Amino acid sequence: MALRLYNTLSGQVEEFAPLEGNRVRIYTCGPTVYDYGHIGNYRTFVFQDVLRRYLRYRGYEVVQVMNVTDVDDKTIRNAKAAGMPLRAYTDQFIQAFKIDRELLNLEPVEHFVRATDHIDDMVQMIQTLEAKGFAYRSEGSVYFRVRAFPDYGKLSKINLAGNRPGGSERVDADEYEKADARDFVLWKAAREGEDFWESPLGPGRPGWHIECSAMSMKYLGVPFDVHSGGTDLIFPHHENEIAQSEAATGKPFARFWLHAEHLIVNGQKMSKSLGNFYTLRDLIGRGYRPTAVRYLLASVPHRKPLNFTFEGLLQAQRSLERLRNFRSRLTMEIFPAGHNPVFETRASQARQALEDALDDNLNTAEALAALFDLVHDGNAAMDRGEFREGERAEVLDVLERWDRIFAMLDDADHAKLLRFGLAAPAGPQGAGEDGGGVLVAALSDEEIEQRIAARNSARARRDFARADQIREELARAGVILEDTKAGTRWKRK
RNA sequence: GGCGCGGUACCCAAGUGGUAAGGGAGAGGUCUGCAAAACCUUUAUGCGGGAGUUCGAUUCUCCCCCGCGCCUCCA
Repeated sequence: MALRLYNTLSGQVEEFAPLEGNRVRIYTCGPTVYDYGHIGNYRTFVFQDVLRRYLRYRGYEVVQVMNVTDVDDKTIRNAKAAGMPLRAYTDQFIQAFKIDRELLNLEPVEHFVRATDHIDDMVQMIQTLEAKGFAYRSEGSVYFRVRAFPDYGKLSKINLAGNRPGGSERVDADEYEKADARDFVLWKAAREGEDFWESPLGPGRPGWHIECSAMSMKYLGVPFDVHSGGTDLIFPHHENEIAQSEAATGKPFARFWLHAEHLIVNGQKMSKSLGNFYTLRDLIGRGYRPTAVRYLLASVPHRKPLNFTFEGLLQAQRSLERLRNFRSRLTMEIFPAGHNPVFETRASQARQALEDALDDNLNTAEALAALFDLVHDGNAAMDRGEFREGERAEVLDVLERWDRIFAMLDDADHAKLLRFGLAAPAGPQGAGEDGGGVLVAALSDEEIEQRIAARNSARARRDFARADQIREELARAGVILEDTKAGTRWKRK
């Protein structure tokens, strides 16, 4: 089966293949760094990560560009309020974003680029648009003339008749300067007290959309394969990108447009303006683990709204725990040699189901189900004593293949949080506010192993009081023990 | 008003023109020194409502109800 993806541009699921050989060129709209990202933002980034990981899994080479918008009204406003230069102000949130990406196991992208490092590229593109008659100047700013681009609206399917100007009650402050209400700004005239760049266009700063056009073309060329972001970017952002890019080059801009539905909280989209948002740090502070957040965000297919609740996050954490327990059991337990003919084909079936699910427009929910089915059958076979050594490697291989895409089986949460100074101190009762995984000041692995050895010698003496005492102490330190036939295994809560 | 997403069990959430995946939670049981983990059994004659097409619809068509998003700050 081939990978099929829903393309907003065509409104249909289409078979995907890159334009040039084995190389997939992707542009993804990144964050505006005026504050910490919230998990609604990260839903989209996790989706993009699953996409690139699956493409790589399928053997493609991926070249992904992610932009950082480090100049706009909000970054300027907040930097000013903080009394910091714009660059220094946005630096801190870029840094925070990079940490969040690492906590969420988002693979590094090939080109992580800042808008303010590409002012010249944008200016050149605007000049091209001017030369071709797609742009005009007004009161020191430069605008794109939408009327000059007949294809305008092909992505968002907006039409003038049904479109209600101001239907969202959003008002464009610059509207009076434009020849047509639909026109959008390419270059904003410098304003008193705001950051600006000198340019042949006059002093000013880039409009919102131009950075993505300029940077995608610079690093990927046109047309490139995939462009993606949240659904709220379809209009006007992506529509405008298409207009200015195709007007400037005369070529198609991007082939596949992929959009992630929103994360919903209490029935509403999570957003900073509504104030109903949680940052990754908020959730960590409440005792949830970054990989549980990744699980939750990845578990719902990207075209469905994802309803965020703390209960859901807790469920995600427990579900992930089940997968980790299974891998741990599969790795540690001793099985009789040979093969079980009944189980022999089970791993390859699971692998096929996993790939079929992801081929189907990245149906992560089904991919998860495929893995859980295998986990269940594997556990059941082990319990019945029917699992054989000959199947171990194959089943592990399926888990590892799954994890190349989902990237959450390894538990590096504690190590990372310690490294980034985000670990919460151990609570007195050793439990998180919501009963989730509490993040504790870690005992080292060696210390834990020593305690376990002490407990096991107590158990050998049948001194269960002592054994339970040690287990209890470890539990308070966030370490859970499990006694198995193959010995005692432990994990961090 | 235009365009789009959704309404499936206590919660999260797949899915198909042929009689409802998976996970979490709950209940009972097995195993265990006790736990934990795991396993077994169990929890939707039902998929927002109505009509239609069909041998058969949760799945197709039409109408309606409800929630959400975008319609120039938004992932």
